[in-house]
Amino acid sequence: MAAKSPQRQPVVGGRAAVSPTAVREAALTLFAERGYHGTALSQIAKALDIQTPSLYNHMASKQDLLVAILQDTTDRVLAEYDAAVDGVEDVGERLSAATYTYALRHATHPREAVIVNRDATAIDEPVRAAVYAKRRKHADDFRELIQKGVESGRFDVENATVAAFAILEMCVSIARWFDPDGPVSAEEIARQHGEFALRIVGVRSALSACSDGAS
Amino acid sequence: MAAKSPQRQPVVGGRAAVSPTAVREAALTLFAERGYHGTALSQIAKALDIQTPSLYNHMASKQDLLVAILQDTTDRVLAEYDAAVDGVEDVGERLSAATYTYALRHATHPREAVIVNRDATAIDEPVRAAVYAKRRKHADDFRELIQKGVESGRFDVENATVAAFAILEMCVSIARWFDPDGPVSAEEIARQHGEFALRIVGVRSALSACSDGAS
DNA sequence: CCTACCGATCGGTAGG
DNA sequence: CCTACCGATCGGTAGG
Repeated sequence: MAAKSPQRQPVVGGRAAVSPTAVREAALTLFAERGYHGTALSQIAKALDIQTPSLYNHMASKQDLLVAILQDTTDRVLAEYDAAVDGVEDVGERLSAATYTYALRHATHPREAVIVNRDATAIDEPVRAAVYAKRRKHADDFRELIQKGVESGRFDVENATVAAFAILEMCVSIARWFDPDGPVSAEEIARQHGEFALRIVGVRSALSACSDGAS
Repeated sequence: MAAKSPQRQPVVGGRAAVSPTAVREAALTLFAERGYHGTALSQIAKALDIQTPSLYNHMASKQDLLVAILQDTTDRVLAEYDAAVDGVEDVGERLSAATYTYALRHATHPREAVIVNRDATAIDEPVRAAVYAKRRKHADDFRELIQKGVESGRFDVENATVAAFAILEMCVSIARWFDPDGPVSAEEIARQHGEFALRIVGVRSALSACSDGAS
């Protein structure tokens, strides 16, 4: 009965303590569920079984909580992209790896993804502009990757920008429908999306190869 | 200076009048921009150049405004799907037509789409359950369509549910990035997404046909 | 970590 | 369509 919520860390002496991490964890869940403006600090406090003013021992403000989530998430997305394509030369493999990584992140971190995509408009300038710039950078990297594949004749799409958005956004949406307790694993979902990406850009995979391959 | 906003309809005598349609139009824009919880009725009133209480001459409540938008939109999506596939027998053509229609809606009605996808959690029961049921119906229709294509050997995907989500959600996202004043028309975007859908399910199109492909 | 409390703003009503 | 006004709740502070 002492530890009513998993966010509370039991401490010697039977008392429980709330940490900045626990506050952020509760905020992630509630912001993702009801949105930033739809979540009251009193609800976060209730989830942690403390009073609202006590939250200020672990955070600067509600806005700061959101900013930290958005900045961390966008930073990680860019870092994971770089790590995924690092050293990979084949443009098809680069697209496949970048898509796999992006899809996997959305399957394993759905709350962060939902918040970034819904509540980025709720943060104040100049942070908002910085977050948008990072998201644009990621989309541009994808677009340029596809454009390279088109120019080298490996990919076949009418418009690299449209194809990039289609691929990116089908990955983003995983955060909204994927069930980690369902029959398909996060890795399997990510793999299939890597395959979808190749199909969208017109790369013949082993699965659906023609007899004479691509021209 | 008498007509400060496009939502105001000029009336004989130099006076302006606000209508239920104008209120809804302003709500569509603001809800899409800042979210339902992030929009105050005072902001909607300001956009219409009236005082907040005057809004109640044209609507029942803020919640009612959202409910009307969500119900109308989900109803239209289902009706458009039925109309798109009606009489079309070939399973590839059915998928292409259903995707084209869904994509076109999101390119031409981005505000409605953004609100449905972000603020459906903000409506009270039992309406919320009804809206979710309609969205599920549409997704199920898509999934069954793809499943039929797989069973008949026309489509080649590992998991019809995953493919259905990927196709649907890349269309939904159009509402978030498409610029109607950009170089590509809504119809062209929709056409390309119809093509992407066929590629995702492994159908060889005219564009990327093998030697034995169609014209 | 708490109680007590703040000004601001929210959606909505009364009454014309 | 307006002014005047309501109770509720918001994020946040004071002070221990």
